[in-house]
Amino acid sequence: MEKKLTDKQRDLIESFGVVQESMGLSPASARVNALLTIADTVELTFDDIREALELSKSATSNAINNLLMLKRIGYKTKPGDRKRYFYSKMGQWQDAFMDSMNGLTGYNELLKNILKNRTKDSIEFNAQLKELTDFIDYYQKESIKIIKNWKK
Amino acid sequence: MEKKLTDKQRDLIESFGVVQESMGLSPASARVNALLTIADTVELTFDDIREALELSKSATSNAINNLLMLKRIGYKTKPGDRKRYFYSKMGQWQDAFMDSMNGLTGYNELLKNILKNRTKDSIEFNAQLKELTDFIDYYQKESIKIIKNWKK
DNA sequence: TTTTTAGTTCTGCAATAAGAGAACTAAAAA
DNA sequence: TTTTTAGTTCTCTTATTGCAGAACTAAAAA
Repeated sequence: MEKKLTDKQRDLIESFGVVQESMGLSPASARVNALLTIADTVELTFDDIREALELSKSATSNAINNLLMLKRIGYKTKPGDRKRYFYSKMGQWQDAFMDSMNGLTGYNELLKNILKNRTKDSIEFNAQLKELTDFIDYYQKESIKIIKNWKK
Repeated sequence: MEKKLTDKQRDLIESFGVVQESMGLSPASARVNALLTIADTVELTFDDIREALELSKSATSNAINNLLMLKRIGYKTKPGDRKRYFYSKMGQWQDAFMDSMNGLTGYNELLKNILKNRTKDSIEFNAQLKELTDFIDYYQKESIKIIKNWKK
């Protein structure tokens, strides 16, 4: 049993939850992740989470496993204690940014392929499409540079 | 009535459609946008789109209006012709990048707010959270810089 | 005035997502 | 050995999405 959340914390969990829903998480996953970002105790058990968010066991289990798969959270165990202690994987956002940049490659390949297969008649349209693929290449390279330059 | 699509074009529309679905568009919207990127004719009417993609009128109407709202497409009319001619708004991608960067501000404000309200006891966690908000500030500023530097 | 055009809106259905609650399971404790 | 713990999995319900098809509408054409 965990320390109860303050009203302010509940508010923040709700706000952060909504934002993360808009970024693709299910309501329950979004709130679990928010809870692990906002609660005073950094490591919470299954039941801490269930009670704090008033979720069913299935919703809690699915949300946790979803976040584990996404590597948004991790867990550790303590000697002589069967429970898992879940925590937000905050330190891993740089990799996430990097991944999203590298993810652009496939998208841009597709755009280049579209351009290659386009009729040569639509000169202006093709020029715009070319500029877009150039821009994405540029943006990707520069972004990776600035990420690498961070605190170095 | 428009020129029929080649098999290659159908393939590309499907691939691009799937990618855009994963970026939040509905199946129909994703395909309409893909069609307007891939078809030889750059400007297509409602019925061109409906026939090319074999959609119902309602699906076509909703997809088009959805894309118009998102400013992913635009339309023009021709003198003495009541139809609207829809086209992909390719040239406006930089603005979209810019918008998504500016959109980070709200997210980061929320994170800063969370940090401000956290217990001071979780020293390492708070330090990580602080580093994240610093990074987002940095990344946002640098990204805007590189976007502005594009072809200038 | 009637008909056609270029859509929009409404109705209904099928598929999917999200979560509650209960049944289940495997390991540890009693 | 039985019970408890720490979850997982299954079943059911409800809500939402996405679309087809039909009914509708407003402007233009005939």
